[in-house]
Amino acid sequence: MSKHRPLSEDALQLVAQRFAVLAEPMRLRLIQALFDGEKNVTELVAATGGTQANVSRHLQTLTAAHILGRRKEGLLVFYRISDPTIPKLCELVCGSLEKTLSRQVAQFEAAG
Amino acid sequence: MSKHRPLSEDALQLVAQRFAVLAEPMRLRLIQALFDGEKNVTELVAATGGTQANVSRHLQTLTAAHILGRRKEGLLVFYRISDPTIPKLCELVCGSLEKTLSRQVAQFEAAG
DNA sequence: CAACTATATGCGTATATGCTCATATAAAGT
DNA sequence: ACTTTATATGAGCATATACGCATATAGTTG
Repeated sequence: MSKHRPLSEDALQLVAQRFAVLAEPMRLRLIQALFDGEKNVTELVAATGGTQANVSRHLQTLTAAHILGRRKEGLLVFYRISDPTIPKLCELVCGSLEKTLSRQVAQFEAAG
Repeated sequence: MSKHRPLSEDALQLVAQRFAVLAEPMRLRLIQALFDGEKNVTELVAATGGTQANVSRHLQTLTAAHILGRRKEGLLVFYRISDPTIPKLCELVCGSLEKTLSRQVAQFEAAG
């Protein structure tokens, strides 16, 4: 995006949509729960504290966005992180947030 | 986020909020327009094709999120990208999308 | 086939937020 | 002081979407 020619309107829409998928705390919780390997829906319900219906919906959203992969095994459905850029993305955002926050703390202390 | 202990609920909220700021095409257009240096509001209105009111609002959102910085010079207000992780973030997402899309194209062609 | 378990989905509601129009503020020139 | 230009903001409307409840589907076991 930086050194390339400007993205088309369609491409911008896709990028925005992808960020939107990551803009829900429950979906981030699910992603976080899957960092240490695949889990089935019941396990994810337990790990996140959400309702089964809501977890199921969010898993669908994440799968449609090709962020998670799905594997059926009998009655169980296992989900896993299928997009390798997701951990890096989260790290980048977390790092940036930490810097911003610690700078704010420093300014607050300097002002007091 | 990956190798660290799970984020607190508050931290997840912050991360989600940050992704949400990036989940709007108009804001991405503004960021894109600022990749080659700072611009004032009127220039950004022209570059993005949005209304002045709407552009101003989005600039406020991006500034509040510490993604953009602001500099007043007489009547003009210049904005610039102040978070160095933003270009990397956009590149990551774009790269991931390209891979996903080209894989989909390949599958479509293999099926036909 | 009936009962049970795991997962998905239809529907209604509440909330958030992007957009537009009009107007307010701020800075500069006459 | 008045006008003009640049930017910000208040209010209202329209849309999107997250959540809860109930129910549907799929697969397994008796």
